[in-house]
Amino acid sequence: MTEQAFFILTALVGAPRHGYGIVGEVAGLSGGRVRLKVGTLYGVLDRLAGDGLVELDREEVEQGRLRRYYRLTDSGGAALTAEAQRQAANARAASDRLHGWRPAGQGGVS
Amino acid sequence: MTEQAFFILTALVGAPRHGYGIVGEVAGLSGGRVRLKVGTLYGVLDRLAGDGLVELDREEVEQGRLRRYYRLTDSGGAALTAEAQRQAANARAASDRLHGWRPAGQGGVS
DNA sequence: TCAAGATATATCGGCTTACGATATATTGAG
DNA sequence: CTCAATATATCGTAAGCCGATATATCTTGA
Repeated sequence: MTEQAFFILTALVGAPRHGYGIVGEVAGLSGGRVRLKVGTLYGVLDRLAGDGLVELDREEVEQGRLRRYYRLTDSGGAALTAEAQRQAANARAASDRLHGWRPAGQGGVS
Repeated sequence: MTEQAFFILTALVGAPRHGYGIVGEVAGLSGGRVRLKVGTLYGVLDRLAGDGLVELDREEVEQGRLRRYYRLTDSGGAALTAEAQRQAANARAASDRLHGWRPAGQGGVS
């Protein structure tokens, strides 16, 4: 799973959101690091819908502008949970190695 | 940074390794989940070298077979540290949201 | 001696994916 | 009327992973 897909799923946890709203939500929960481009957003959204991880919740017309809301499916929630655990494990594997590394270590582990 | 690059950098922490040895090391520290293909390995390795994250350590000829050892640079270590922290933060952001979520899903809990 | 498998590096084409640019449409500010 | 913001949608390009393939040596086994 790509980072963009990961954050889009995360943004949909708890409440359905529409495309443009997802962009802002992702920017917020990533601390501003991930700035989703619209060209990326709809492509990822379609792919996630095709995989059954998200689905169309409803369509609203607010002030003449169409808003298409997407919702996280049970399958999507499970996939996100698994992905979060996988990334946590990866990060920990790297951190353990980095912290356990003794430069030019002639001594043992104390 | 891709997951493959992340694991290759992690495999090089502590000791230089040669290409084929990296494949085995990555498989081990990822719990068997990441099986690096040779077609991927050398492409990623060249890219990491081009970015200054790894560099050639030495070349050995053991039993007629060439072994090209790569070493993690200071820049590579810093990049890996930052990436590990980033992934840990991403995983936590998703987990926090998921734990606060009531999985009543389509039932409409509000 | 010959064949097969493991080790080891290298390259190519195909496929998926992210991104920037662009298009369309409405509302509100100037 | 023009400009900016909101909002969805599509296209071409570039990047990156993967499977397949090629080359070469050593070991195992019939």
